[in-house]
Amino acid sequence: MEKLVLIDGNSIAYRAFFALPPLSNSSGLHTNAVYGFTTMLLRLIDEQKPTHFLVAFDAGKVTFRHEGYQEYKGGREKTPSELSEQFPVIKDLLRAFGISQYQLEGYEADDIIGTMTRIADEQKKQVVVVTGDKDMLQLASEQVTIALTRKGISEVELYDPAFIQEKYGLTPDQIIDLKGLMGDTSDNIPGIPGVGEKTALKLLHEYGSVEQVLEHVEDMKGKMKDKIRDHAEDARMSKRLATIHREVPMEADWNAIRYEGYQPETLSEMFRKLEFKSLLERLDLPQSAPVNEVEKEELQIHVVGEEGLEEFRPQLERVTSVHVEAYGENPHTASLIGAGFHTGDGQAYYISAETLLSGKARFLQEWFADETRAKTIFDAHYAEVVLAWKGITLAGVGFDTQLAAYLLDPTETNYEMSEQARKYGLPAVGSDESVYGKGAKYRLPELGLLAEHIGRKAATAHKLAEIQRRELEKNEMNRLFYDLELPLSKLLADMELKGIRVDVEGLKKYGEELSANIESLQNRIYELAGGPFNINSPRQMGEILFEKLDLPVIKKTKTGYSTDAEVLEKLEPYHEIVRQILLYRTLAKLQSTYVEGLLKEVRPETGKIHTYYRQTIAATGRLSSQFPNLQNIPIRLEEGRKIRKVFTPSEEGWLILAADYSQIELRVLAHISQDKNLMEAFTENMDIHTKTAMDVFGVSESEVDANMRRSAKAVNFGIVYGISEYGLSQNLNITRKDAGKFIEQYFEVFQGVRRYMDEIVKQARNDGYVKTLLERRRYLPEIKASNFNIRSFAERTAMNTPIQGTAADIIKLAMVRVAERLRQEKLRSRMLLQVHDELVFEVPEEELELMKKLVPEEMEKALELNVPLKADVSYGQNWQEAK
DNA sequence: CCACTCACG
DNA sequence: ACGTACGTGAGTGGG
Repeated sequence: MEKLVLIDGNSIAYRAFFALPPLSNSSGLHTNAVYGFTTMLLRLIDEQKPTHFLVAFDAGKVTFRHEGYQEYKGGREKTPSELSEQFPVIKDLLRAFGISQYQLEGYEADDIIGTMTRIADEQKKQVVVVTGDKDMLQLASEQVTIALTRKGISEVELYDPAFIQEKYGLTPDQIIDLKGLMGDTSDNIPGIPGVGEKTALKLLHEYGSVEQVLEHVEDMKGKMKDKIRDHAEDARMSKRLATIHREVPMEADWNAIRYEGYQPETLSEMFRKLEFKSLLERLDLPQSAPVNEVEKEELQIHVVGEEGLEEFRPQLERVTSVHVEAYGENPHTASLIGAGFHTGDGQAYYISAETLLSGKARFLQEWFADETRAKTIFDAHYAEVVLAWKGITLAGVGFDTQLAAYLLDPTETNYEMSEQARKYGLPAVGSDESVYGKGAKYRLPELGLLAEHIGRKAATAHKLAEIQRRELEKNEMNRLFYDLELPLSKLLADMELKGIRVDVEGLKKYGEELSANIESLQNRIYELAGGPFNINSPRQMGEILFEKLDLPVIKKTKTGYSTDAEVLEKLEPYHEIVRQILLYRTLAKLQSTYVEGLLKEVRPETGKIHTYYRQTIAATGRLSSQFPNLQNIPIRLEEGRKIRKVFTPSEEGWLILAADYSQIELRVLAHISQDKNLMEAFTENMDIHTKTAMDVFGVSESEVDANMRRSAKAVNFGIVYGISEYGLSQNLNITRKDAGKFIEQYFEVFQGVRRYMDEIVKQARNDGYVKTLLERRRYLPEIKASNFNIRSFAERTAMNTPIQGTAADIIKLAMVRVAERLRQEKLRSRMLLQVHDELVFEVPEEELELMKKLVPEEMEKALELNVPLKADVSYGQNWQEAK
């Protein structure tokens, strides 16, 4: 038996959206309506076993109903963007299911469904109409059953004419009269005021229809009589509006809407994109397509040895993407494995490191270095560094798929090609771990598998780039990507490759000093503790302090007593040992992390350290630094600051020059919040913390004491981090209530800042993301979490990310511009380090005067804000002196 | 491999 | 009632 299932697409999407909690996939796309829709489809297919299937959608804002009644559906809330963005996805989903869909300009889904059911009635076909809209009951007939959703969408109730009779005492036709009398607030259909469902049913049971009710109005009495008489025309119009149009000019081709079932592969691809993991399992499919099958269909992989290079050579012309594979997290020490080349026609070529580096591959090495040959690549920065250590230059990178993936979602923790392929539904790529194993078990697989893996990565890079180009365009990130991040990745690689010189002898000497001090401290601590223990073990220290010495427990960790600096500072008055431990910790940290840690990273041949800046880690857009981290070299304490002495120029007679932005984050905040007071502070070039203290405490400049300034400074930090009473109270060691008072007073004076904080959180809730001045995005799906902590965290992130992120944008812009000036003016000075708001250079003495001007100048004009940017410059024989 | 601690902006 | 300040990386201990 043939059976048609007709779905009211808009109605079900709305129901699903409001019935389900917010869901989103890792790219920030909301998916709750899609999810609800999907479960509904799966259930209908299972339970109804349709032979024909059609989903109807509304089209166009104005329908024929508006012609007689402008206010139709007026007063309705605008569809939330979280829902409207899901409509295109639902349409894709239907295509993946193989279910037909239909919409017609100027008509609503009801009318399309009305027309289909009329045809079905005439042809005696069975139909089930699925909707959340009671009006549709008017379509019920012997052939047509209406499935109305109940409580959200998890259940439906089936209405045939008999059931409607039983429930309302009405025929399906009379449903229209019911609405004519009672109206419908959601569609802004008036009906008769004061007539609700109860009255309307009573009237219809007595008279049968709107027309009959109006005709017999004189038989009635009291208020009811007046109301009906006064609103007779409203009732007639309401009935017209509620009547589903059943003659839509559409080709109702019964065969075109035949439903043949879905292709599990197509559907699973869709589910993977949407990250519907539970539904994927329900489909009972392998989690990824078998690799071999895909290979045969889509990609042929060739291994090119030295003898094959000449034959491969002409193919280079057609290379669309290249992948450089190496082993090791640190590109400065990684070993090159080989490279894959994809040529766009389903061919990929694998060339091993040995072959790449051979004399016969000169043409290939030149190709890598050729700036005019645009290359698409995954992680150009890593590749450039790895290749450079092998003597190969990489230039002409036109697209970087890892960098693009980061911009499209900077919170992702794994940009591996296998993940990206899965995310975009591309043919599967094996994960590195599955191919190589990990840790001590790392092994190169046999040549065939290796070539397969690397060739596939090259091909995937090309396909990914095609998708990502469009996404970047859509997000208005072209400038950010092509003019900032991509040039920066090259610049970073070049900075790292040059490295920074370290005075190894000086560092060792300092280490010896430390060792002596640490040893005497250790002895003193053992003495005070009454015996030796491992001071580096928080657990053992906890036993000593809180059990043996019986000091008060201030704070606990998941696993035991907390012994961090904050706790120890509170314990200082109780026992002499505490001070010694604090001192020990400071020195031990310096010794292990900074003396020994740095010494391990110095290349003995050159006496230089090559850090690795990572451009795809920090969710705010900042850089991070690894192997070693040169962005956390001590400075706050005098003892630690000495470490900076060992960072020196690499050439005789050169100097270290450092320039840092003054209060860049608060200046950015002044700009984006447009707060008058904050802007004024910076245009007048005032000390911002003093100014804040003056305003918050209502005192004159001379009355601001050190304590007031310290509090104001903490409030300013708090503001940038996304203020909370609790956080500020912790920081200032005051009560929550007092912290609350500070914050309130702050907002009283900086009202523009308060407005910004409110707005940005609202914006994050609406859009699902926040962005920086350069359109860098960060998705915050958790802003809608019901858990207070999770939601609050997202709210603070919403406040902080545009500030920290814009500051990151600005210094990145400055780096690109300074590098450009150095090149243009053929200067020998070199950019060495970036520490979030600071740039460090080594400069020949004769360039010092020029650089002292050039660097802060470029930093200050990197981006024009409505407050000035300020950069201070200093220099000296080493990094400590350049302060 | 995780928890803890601590260095930086 | 909830119990965190934002963003990172590295060393050490202990299961």
